[in-house]
Amino acid sequence: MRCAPNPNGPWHVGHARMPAVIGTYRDRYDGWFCVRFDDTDPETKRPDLEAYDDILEDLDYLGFEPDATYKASDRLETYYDHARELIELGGAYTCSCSGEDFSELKNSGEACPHREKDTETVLAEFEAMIDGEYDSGEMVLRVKTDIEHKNPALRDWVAFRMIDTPHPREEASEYRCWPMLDFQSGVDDHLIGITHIIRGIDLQDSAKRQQFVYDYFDWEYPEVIHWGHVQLDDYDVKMSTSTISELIDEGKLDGWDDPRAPTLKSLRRRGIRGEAIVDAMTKLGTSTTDVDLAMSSIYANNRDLIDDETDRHFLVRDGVQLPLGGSPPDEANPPLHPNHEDRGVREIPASDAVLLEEGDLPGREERIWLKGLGCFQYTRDTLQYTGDDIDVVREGDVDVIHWVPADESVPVRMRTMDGDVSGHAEPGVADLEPDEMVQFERVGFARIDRHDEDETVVYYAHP
RNA sequence: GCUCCGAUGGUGUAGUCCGGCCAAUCAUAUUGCCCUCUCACGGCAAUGACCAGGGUUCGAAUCCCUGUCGGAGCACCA
Repeated sequence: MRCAPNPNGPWHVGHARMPAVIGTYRDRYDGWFCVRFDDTDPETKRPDLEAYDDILEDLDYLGFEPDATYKASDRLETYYDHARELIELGGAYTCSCSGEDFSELKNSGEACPHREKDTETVLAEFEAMIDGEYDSGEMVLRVKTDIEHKNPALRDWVAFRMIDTPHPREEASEYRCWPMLDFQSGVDDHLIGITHIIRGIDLQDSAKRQQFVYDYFDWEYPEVIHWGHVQLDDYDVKMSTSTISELIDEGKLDGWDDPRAPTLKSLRRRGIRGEAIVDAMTKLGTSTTDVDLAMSSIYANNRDLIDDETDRHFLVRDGVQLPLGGSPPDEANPPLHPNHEDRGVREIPASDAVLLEEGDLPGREERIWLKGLGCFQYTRDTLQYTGDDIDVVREGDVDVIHWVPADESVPVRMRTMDGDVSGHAEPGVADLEPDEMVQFERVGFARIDRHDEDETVVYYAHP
């Protein structure tokens, strides 16, 4: 099987579907898959030189290593050879009609005058195309299919055209005569030995088009499945490489790993495992209808993977400070993980005042339970320690909330899909290594990104 | 306009090929209860779907027709 990306940028989440499915199938059935960069348009779909490695990196994040990697722009001579052979077989002709003229003829099912040229002329003109003797738009090589085919999309399609703009890859920069996707991909799939192809419904007609070439060469066409588009819920940003790229250029996103961007680099930075994405994608199946992927299903998968090993901590967002009174304990020791007491406890000093989230502020005379510390009653603008037993919580009389000490907490900037949130975390968070996952109790899972001088930056993953 | 394809709960999916075991599977989401120093995990339960109409048949999610809705192609893009 193959994954044939256009290297025009790092992958968005939707791109993960192909490797997820073919990679899973390969592993399950002892198969084989390659990545082939279909980079045969140096102009309209101009490849981004960094994207080749970006994509392989994204693939690695998802947990797959391709069995082989190709670049179509390395293989021009191969395509030329097959084109020559196709001409010899009478299956292609050079054509100098303008696009509009040909389109009109085609729509009325009429052949253009170039269709009946003799093989020698076609061969000579094709060589001239390869040598770059025509400018863009002057000459193309068409595959001779069936000019009266009932589906106009299949009638004598273009196999090669001239492009003046040099390819960005130095190795390919001298070529001016470039194959179209249907020719390049069709030839490559056979040569590489692809047995099964999955592609989007936008390429529904590709197999039918390529079948004409396969017939000339007497090749057998691989099994092919078409699937619909994937849409993601939860994002404001459209899942499109060009849209994301523009937003980055305009400064509206920080980069491909901005938490607001629906990219794999972003999910990775948020601490979501590639496996969680792969599982969600695989469960989508391969139906031809468009499907909506709920981010919550990726989150559910990820929670399954990380919940057990992720320690708990407190983070108070936009804290409001309240003084403590009544001689409470001077330190709280909640467990690192409620299901694993053996991992030990946290040490959170309780000083003269605490920070609470605004939504958790108690009403007058109301009691609250500061998790790990004890019961307090809000009296005269102070949280008075009441010394109540934990039973008041078990009986459901008192709400349990999280908190941090006012003077010994770690300033945190939490980056989320909806923008940055500032807050304060318990002291132990300063000692966590970058890349570690935490669960901020009653807030959600997050990945420690880095400790800057004045704040710790974390990326929010999911609830 | 021409040519293809598709339609099962909020979302995804199984079942459709070879009609009965489907008063429709599983997951996720939502809600409620249990557990718990109220997150998460775990346990239990509830809500919720065969696009519409005809036809064939003893029997239709499944086969046929029509309609509706949706998607795609008709590029010198991939």
